[in-house]
Order: sequence, then C-alpha cells, then structure tokens
Amino acid sequence: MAQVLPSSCIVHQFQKFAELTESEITLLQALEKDPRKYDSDQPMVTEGGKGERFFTLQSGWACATRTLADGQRQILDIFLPGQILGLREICFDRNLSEFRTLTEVKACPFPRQRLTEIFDQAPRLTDLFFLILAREQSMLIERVINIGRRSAVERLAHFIVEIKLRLNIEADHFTLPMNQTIIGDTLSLSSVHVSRTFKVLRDKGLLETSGGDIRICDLDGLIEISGFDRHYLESHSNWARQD
Amino acid sequence: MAQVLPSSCIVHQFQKFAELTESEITLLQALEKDPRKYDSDQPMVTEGGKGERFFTLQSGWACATRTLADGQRQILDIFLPGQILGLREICFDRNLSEFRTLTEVKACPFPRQRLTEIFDQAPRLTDLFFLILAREQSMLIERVINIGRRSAVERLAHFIVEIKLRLNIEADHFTLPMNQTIIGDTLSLSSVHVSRTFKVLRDKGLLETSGGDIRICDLDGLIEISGFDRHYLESHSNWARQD
DNA sequence: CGTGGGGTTGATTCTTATCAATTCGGGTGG
DNA sequence: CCACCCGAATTGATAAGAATCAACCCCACG
Repeated sequence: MAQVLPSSCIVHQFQKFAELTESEITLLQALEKDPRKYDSDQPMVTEGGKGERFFTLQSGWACATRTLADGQRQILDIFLPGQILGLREICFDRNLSEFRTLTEVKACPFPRQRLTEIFDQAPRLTDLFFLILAREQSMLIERVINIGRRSAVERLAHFIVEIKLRLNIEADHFTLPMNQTIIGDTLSLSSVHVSRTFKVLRDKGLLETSGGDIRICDLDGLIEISGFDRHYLESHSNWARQD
Repeated sequence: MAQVLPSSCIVHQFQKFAELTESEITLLQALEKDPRKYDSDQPMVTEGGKGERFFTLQSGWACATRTLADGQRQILDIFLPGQILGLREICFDRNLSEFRTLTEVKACPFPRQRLTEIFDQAPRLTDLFFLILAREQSMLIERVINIGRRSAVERLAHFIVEIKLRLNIEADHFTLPMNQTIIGDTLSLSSVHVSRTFKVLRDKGLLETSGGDIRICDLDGLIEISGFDRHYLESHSNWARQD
C-alpha cells in the first residue's frame, strides 16, 4: 500500500515531461496522501455539482461522462492510474461532466485550493500542469476525429489501440473493464453495433475477446485499419522552464 | 489600425478571468506587436510542421483542421479575434493540426520561446493561460457531444448558437465566413446534408440565410432544439492567484 | 433451478452519405 | 448589355451504415 507502482502515481506522469526537484516531488505527493477507495461503477463527482474537487487516480479506471436531456450518454475521457481527474473543470463553478469509476478505484480527492497552493509555490509545476492539460486536449482532438470521421470498425480499432498504448504494457492482452454499452457510449455507437463490430475485428483475426479480456493478435493490423497515428500520445517537446 | 477593439485583443480575453496589472498587460501586448496580414483561405501553420509558432488573432476568423489519409477533413476549432492559436500544440514537436484562415486575417506570430518568457516573468499569467486552455477544452467537450450524440438538425442549430454567443453581439444577424462544405467539415456532415439541414431550420422559422449571412429569427427556438447549455461558454470561477 | 445482465444475431427502420442534375448569383470578357 | 463561366447551393434518387426492436443464448450468482 505504501509502495506505489511508478506508473500509477502522478509524479511519474510529470516526469515524462521534466526532471523534478525534491520539493516539487514532495508537493505532488501531497496530492496523493489521502487515498480513498471507491466501489466499481460509482459516481465520484456529479454533473452540475460544485466544481471544487479534483482527484489523483492511483489505481483502477474511471471516466468522465455527460448525460443529455433525452438520456443519451457520452463518455468523454477514460482515466488510467496516474492521471488527474477534473483539471479542465477548474474554470467553472459547476461541474460540466460527471466523473465515475469503471472499476474499484483508489483515488485521492483534493480541493481546488490545493492546486492554487502548488501553483504559488512551484511555478514550474504550473508549466507541467499546462502541458498535461495540453496533452489531454490532444487526446480529445483525436476523439473528435474518431467519432466524427471514422467508421464503426475504424473507431473501435482505434480505441483498442489507444488503450493498449496508454496502458504501456508489453503483453498483448489486457482486461477492459467496460461492457459494450459503455464502449458504445464512448465511441458514439449502440451496444448492438459494438458487438457486431467486435465480431468484424475478430473475423479479421485482429483480436480475440473473452469476457472483459482483449487479446490483440495483430497490433499493426489494428493500427493500419484505424489510421492510428502515435504522435498524439508519444512525441512531446521538453518545453518547460529549466530551473 | 492602431486602434484595436477591446474584444479583439487577447488582453481582453484574459481580463475575463482576472484583473491584470500594468506589467502583465505589457507582457501580453508584446505578443501582439507584430501583426501580419494573411489572405483568406490560406494555411498559417501546416500539419506535421515544426510546432514552434503560435499566433494571436487580432481580426478575422481562422480554424484548426486535420486531414485524414483518405482525404477526409475535420475542422477542430473555429477561432475568433482575441484567441490564441496553437496553445495545445505546445507539448508536441510537430503540429498535429493545420491552422488556416477563413477570412482575411490580421495575426501576430510568436515563437514558443516567448511563451516561456511570459511564464517565467508572470506566474499569474501562467495561471490564466491554464484557464484559457481549460476553457478551450470545455468547448472541445461540447464538440464531442455535438458530433457524437446530436442529429444533423441539432448539430447545426447548436453550432449557430455557439457562434452567435461567442461573437458576443447584440444583432440577430452576422456573416458566417464558411461555405457549406466547411460547415460540414466542422460538424461531420456532408455539404449536401448541411444544405438540407439549413432548409429544415429555415422551414421551422428559426433562421434565414442569404449568401454567407445568417439571420437568427428565433434564438430561443434554436437553443431549445439544439439542447444548448450556456454553461460551457459562460460560467467561470475567479480562480487565480490574487497577487 | 430460476434470474438477470451482458452478449449475439436477425429483421427492419432511420439517418445521412453519395451520386447526379439543376439552379442561382457574381464576375469576366466580348 | 449580354453570353459565358464557375463555384456554391439546392433538389432528387439511391445506397450505405448504424440504430432500433426483438429474440435468444450464455453464464455467473443467489
């Protein structure tokens, strides 16, 4: 419990962008000092609620969703360990989206205030928060393109590849803690069509599914079929003040 | 020419979030001291190009686009005067999207370096850049929902309302410098269907079109039909360090 | 052994894309 | 002034893709 996997703490995410000083690390770790457990499939922050709490995600998966007046749901982000939930809500008094767990989750809530303190005490961390927000935005861009311009098969393939790469694992299989309705809400497809589309990918020999497990048989094939471009996940400049 | 309308300079955008000091204003104005003219429908930054230049937009409209391998195009943002182009690209070595003009444009290019200087000299401006990025992200969220979950009629109505509100004008009519193909590329619709959809809105008495002009006959009707929620444009907290 | 959620499959419908033809309006050259 | 041209918008006909509705299966779980 005291021992945290590198990739599951936010310090690790920040270190992708720059070396951190001891004091910066201390500041960031303070955001993770009060971990709480949340059950699977539970709201962490409600839509329209007061936008004053953020979370660092230590373990488990979470997502951000919006529900429309007619009951349709759109999932906006999938969060993996090491990410910060709610950053973009900072400029609004009320939450624009709901945050909820996809699995059992260990996460640390912290108030907006705490972020202000960090910004005051460590200007360079502000830079890095800026970078992280910019990177999130790039992922959103990719989502717009995925939903707006790609067919169901391309969309699902793209999604699988994105998750696989973000998980940053060697193995060719992983557990996707989302049923096909949830996947549909993410990709703007009906659950029925998600099912059919999985079948197409299986029939093409690109992947196998069993329960919530995905086995990727042909990553290059998936990348090819989905028009996946790694740049938006990978390349980043070493921009940040060097003090 | 020397006289700049308040809403068309970026200082004005920042002042939405917080009062600025003299020196902060000076720093921001330095970003706008080298205005250049760009013709209509021209690239300002190319996709895949070196991601080292940003722009402040003083007059005219611009957009960010991505072109897929098969030639499909998706417009990601519409930029109005006072906005900064390219912020989200800051963490990438190469541009993920192309930036191009929609009208004649007066804009000031500045290198990434300049942004770093500002971040060094005025920590509070860093906060505000962060807020602006967060707000941009909220608009992207809305785009995801628009494209993913709304019908063509809802989508177009939502788009018109968004532009109308962002223009921040009293008048019920304005010139939309985008032909129906461009609008389609923004909303992920074919140009033919944009035409049909405009007809639906006209037939419902919600708006009138002539040439590039839009006259809004029933703003509330458009808001109603599109499920528009002002929050993502309007409400914002006064979060920022108070020094 | 029943129950319920999730996945699969089939049949049908709806929305939007695509292809094709026509019109409209503004600009250009004779 | 008129004929022509061109890009954009419109309209019609058809096709493709995905949603919806409905039935059924599978299986974990009480």
